[in-house]
Amino acid sequence: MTENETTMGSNFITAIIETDLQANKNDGRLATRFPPEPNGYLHIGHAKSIFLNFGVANTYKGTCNLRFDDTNPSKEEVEYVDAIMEDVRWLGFDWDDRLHYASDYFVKLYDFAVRLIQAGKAYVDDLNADEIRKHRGTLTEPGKNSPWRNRSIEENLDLFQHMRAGAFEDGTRVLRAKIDMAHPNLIMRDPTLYRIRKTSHHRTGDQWCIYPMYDFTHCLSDSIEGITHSLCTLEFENNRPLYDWVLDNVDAPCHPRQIEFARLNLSYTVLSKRKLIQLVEEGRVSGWDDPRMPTICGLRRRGYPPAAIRNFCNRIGMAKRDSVVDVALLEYSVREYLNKRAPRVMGVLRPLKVVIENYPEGRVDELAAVNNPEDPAAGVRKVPFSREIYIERDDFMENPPKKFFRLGPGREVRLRYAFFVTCTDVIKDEKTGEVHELRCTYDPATRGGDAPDGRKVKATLHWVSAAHAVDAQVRLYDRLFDKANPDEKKAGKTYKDFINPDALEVLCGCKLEPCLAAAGPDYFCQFERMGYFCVDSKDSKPEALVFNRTVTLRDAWAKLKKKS
RNA sequence: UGGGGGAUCGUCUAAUGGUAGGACAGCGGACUCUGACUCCGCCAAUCAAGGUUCGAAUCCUUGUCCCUCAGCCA
Repeated sequence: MTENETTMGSNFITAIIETDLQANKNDGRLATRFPPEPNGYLHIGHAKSIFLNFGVANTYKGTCNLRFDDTNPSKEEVEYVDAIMEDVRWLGFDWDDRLHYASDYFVKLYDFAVRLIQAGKAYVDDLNADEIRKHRGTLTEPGKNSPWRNRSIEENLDLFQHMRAGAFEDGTRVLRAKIDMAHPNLIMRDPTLYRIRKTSHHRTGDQWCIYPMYDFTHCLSDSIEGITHSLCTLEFENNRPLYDWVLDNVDAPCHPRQIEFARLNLSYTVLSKRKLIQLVEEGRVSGWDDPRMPTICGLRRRGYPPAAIRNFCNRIGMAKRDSVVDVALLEYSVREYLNKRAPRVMGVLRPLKVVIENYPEGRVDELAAVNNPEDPAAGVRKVPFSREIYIERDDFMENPPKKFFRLGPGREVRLRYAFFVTCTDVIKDEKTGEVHELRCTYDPATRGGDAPDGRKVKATLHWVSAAHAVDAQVRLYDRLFDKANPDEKKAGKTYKDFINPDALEVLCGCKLEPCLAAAGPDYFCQFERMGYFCVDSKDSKPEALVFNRTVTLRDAWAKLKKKS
């Protein structure tokens, strides 16, 4: 792990691991794996699993493999494989040479299946999917045996070989485990092990037309790789008896222990693959990497640092109960990290022109500004000041309410690192009444931002010199949904009805400090008093800068305004 | 309603028979050339009822509620 201040916090899984390690199980070895199916992009929920698996391996000097669970050729693509590897790496984890694919085990898996048949524990079923479902029974009624359940081992072997050879069409036959059609756990009612799929696979091409199912593949892949602790989410709890059954009934190299934990849910967010795909396909976002998306690539483009995501994963902990983590905790983690590292610059997002009437025309002051008050090593820069500047529209009110400390007619405020200025006149559009310029005077004695006479001012404003400003487009991002639980079933509404129309606001003609002219793809900073921003990795050009708002600063004033 | 799981401040999570703790959120204050940061304080929980025990979130009994499983998806 790089740049990580955190060690894995303790939880029920680390407790199990420590017990196993102390008991010298698996010769004191720890091996985990992160097993994504390459049929979509990784999201913050996967980050929790990645953090767990790699994190636990790191803290207990074990190993963590990356394994693609690619047993369904009709859903999986290389595009996803590449994206997943990029995302895991970006999150700060490394699998060294331990990159695996379940498809690499197809031959071994086939042999295991043959041995299962030879042991009389698997059979080829001629029932179709519909018939199998009807034989399965229900939650409360037992299932019925398939008429093909008692074929001879020889016939099963022959049929299975023919399945592999392509003698049968898709859906006409499957290989099933012979367990118990009356088992109270439906998963155990003769689960399907292999199905026929005459589809090319992204890695094995047309070598196979039968593909193993998850329950058969996963446990054996774990075993082949010598995994000691197989960590997965709660919905696989029902599958654990089958995981164990398969390993107990073939000559498996080892028997990993499966442990289930609760998947991550986040407020104001959806994390189901299906819904994320819909958002992309219906054009409700610009793509998988839209900065509003909870995907890893979306968060990356939004400017969320990987270390902040890791810290978040550590903070949310690990347990078995269903839970919904407040997205505010994620945002807190991002701010916490960025506060320490983001250089401070001034950027005026909604410019209001200010003319300093007693400041000489043509004159430019170079003022020293601190780059990062949290990091003295970041040093100081020069910022040009001149007669015409821009300030934030929200920093001026003609009729300020009680708690508004900023600029108003006749009021004096500080321009950060520059001078005290007093508003002397408000110039408005005659027709609309909209304020479009302010006239101020400045006090030359306050150069740098302090008054020699000790007088105080209630506000400090950020500003940019008009003549020196760099123009940019700024994209203000916010939560994608405006409802804490977008999945709440109510009055026929769906999560799509709760998409936040204000999750993206595009601002053009923003005025930035001249030092930002050279901001490249990986640049991030704090626009003082506005939030943390980063250069958009896709759309920003040197001559047309685009910034994304990563997250706002905490804003006590906004909170006050909201209350009244 | 069969099986498998789970219930601790608003949220997330600790405490494994011995003071229910932390974080986020919220509220209040201090500080401040960012209404930021930081610091301090406050608010606030063991699903319920019985039982065992000197002592129970923890052990037992009964009940309640929530999640999950009837893909040839993973």
